[in-house]
Amino acid sequence: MEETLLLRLQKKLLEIPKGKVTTYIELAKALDMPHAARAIGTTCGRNPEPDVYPCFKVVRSDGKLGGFSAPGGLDEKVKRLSQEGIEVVDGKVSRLEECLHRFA
DNA sequence: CACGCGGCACGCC
DNA sequence: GGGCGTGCCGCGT
Repeated sequence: MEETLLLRLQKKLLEIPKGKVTTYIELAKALDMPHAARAIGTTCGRNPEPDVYPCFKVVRSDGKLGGFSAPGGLDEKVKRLSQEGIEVVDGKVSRLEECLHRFA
């Protein structure tokens, strides 16, 4: 099955429970590409439907949000994360360790 | 402790 | 088929 990275990424995004986030590294590892975190970011940016696939729930390994190509920009990303109950301060997720979802 | 640069894997032109 | 860009990461200054 030649599923695109985007498709597999979307599946993983849907596995993230509400109120949780994940990092590009975790996704990369979950997709057997532990060194391709950058590609994950690029793919998220190319995500055609960020409302269906919560690419905004993906943050950097250091807790920072990184960026957000969807309409509204980074501010919109912060809003959505806040809606999930995730506290975002100064462009980064506080309590990341508690909100971070890991793909077994 | 904070900032800056290079490298890396993957997608698209 | 080759090259560039990227929502990044890690290490060096």
